Amino acid sequence: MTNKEYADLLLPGVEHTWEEYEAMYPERDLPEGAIVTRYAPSPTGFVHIGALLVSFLAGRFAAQTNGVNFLRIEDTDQERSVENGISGIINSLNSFGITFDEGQMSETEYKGNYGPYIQTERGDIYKAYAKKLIEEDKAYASFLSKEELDKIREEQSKSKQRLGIYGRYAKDRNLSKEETLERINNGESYIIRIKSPGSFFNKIKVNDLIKGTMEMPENDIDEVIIKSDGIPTYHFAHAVDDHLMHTTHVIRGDEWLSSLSKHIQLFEMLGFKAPKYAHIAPLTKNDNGTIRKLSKRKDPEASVDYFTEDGVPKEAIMLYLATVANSNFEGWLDQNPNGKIEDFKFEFKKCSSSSGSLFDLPKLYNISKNFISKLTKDEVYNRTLEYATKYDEEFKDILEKYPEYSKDIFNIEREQKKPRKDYEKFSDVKGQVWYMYDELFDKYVSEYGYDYQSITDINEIKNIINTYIEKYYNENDDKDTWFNKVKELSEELGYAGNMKDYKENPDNYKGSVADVSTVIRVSLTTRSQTPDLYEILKLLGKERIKNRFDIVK
RNA sequence: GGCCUGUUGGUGAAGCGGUUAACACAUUGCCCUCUCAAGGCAACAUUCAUGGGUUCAAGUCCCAUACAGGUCACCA
Repeated sequence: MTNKEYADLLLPGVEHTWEEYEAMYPERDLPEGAIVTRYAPSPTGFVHIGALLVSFLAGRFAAQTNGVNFLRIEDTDQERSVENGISGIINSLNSFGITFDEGQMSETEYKGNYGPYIQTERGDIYKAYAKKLIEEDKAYASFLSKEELDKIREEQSKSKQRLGIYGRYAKDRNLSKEETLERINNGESYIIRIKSPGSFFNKIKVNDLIKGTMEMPENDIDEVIIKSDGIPTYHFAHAVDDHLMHTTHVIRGDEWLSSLSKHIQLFEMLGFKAPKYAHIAPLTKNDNGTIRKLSKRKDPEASVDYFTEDGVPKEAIMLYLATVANSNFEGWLDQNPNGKIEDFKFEFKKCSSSSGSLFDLPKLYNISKNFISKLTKDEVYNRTLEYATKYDEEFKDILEKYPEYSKDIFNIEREQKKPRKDYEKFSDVKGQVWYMYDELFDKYVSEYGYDYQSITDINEIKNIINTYIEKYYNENDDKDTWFNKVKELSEELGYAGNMKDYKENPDNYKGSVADVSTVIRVSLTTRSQTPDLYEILKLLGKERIKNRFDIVK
């Protein structure tokens, strides 16, 4: 019996030979230095913030070199796959501006000449290559049952040995063809493992674009390549797919680093040229003193949806990720305030080679705040409305009822060289402006109460607002006139009209303009901290100012 | 436990044998003809996990220790 016939018996019903597949996936015709890379998620429907970082970087590296970034779905774990998981991932990534040149485009369609891009649709291909290994005596059928494996593991950990199927534990490795076939004919279930040619005592040098060259032991474990359901393992699918799809750079999370020797060995055994690797450090969090990787299960902020719900603009998230990806990005953005992320050249060498970066929420918010401050009033309006439509019906109704008025509010201190930065996220907006809308003012005024500062005597407060509205207020005043009048008002009532005078001789006055303005401010808005008072007065208008003063009185 | 990686201020970090150890966020203080926001200025690591070594010179190179993270499936 030839090796070929033998391989056919172990993996029957395979349509094409590996040689045929080689011909079906020719070299790509790309410029020198073009990076071909991919994002290869499992279809769980959930996009982890770290995964967003990796897919973003992959896309940038491909685009920067006029290369290709494709999306491949790694659904070889049947149990974990989720219904509509593929479109969930695609939509989520798309919403962050991440698109693919090639690969799966929706649940059912793909674009590109190297498909299919869903691993479960490539079953025949993996088997063809597994057969190649069997023919070459580099892989074998293993009959080890779950129970036997557990026993081996237990024995190994008890005697403090390395875990895994290697050396004497690789029981079926030297079974003859005849024995193997006999057991198959008896209906025993089996999987295909490689015959690892490596030795644990040999060190190999592996190179990573980010971490540099490191040494690790050769893989000597007879890794599974085809599972009992006929589906390949991740490792094998990775080698076959990235070879056939002509991936030049594998950019992935650094949890894969420890499998690198395995992967390199697999490429060698298959006779493939190995791609270059870049392992991205994980995003971590400090959980009561212990630093660990952001976890899907434990940390809500691990999901990109968390920030969308929180009202953080997606652009801000991408800016944050860019600063995490390359530490010189932030400085570049400082130099190029209007620069787009796409104009920045990312480098592998500038990626963090440490074992993780703490996910820095205050920093994210700071970036977000700066981003929102640069938007126009229309953009703030539209995006706040978009947010409110999903998460705050009351505010949505208000925004829709007063579009122009709302934009005027958002425009306070916006169109200036250094715009006001008081919204960290769209969910902050309502809390900052509610008092500008009568409906919300009436509803929340009692709940929040008036935040008077130094002047709390109600008679004095009445005195100030009465004098102001009767003697000084004029809705047609420009800003300078208005402020001069507030000064006059202050002086008339025994307050310093000028801060300097007050600071020099505080004892000569009851207080200062600041105190008087605060009374006006709080009486109108309930709050001691608001944007420019003059603008607020203008937007409120005479009638509403009077009404709000009346409420106080 | 084995293997791999890492350890610079509250946080993210720059640094690649000779620098006053960048920068950003945060914090604190001061300033800025109304508050806040913004802005300006200033403070914040006598020291780069610890201990040895190499060198005229070390955060930077080497070795050990400690600590942290990752990984060791018919999961990816």
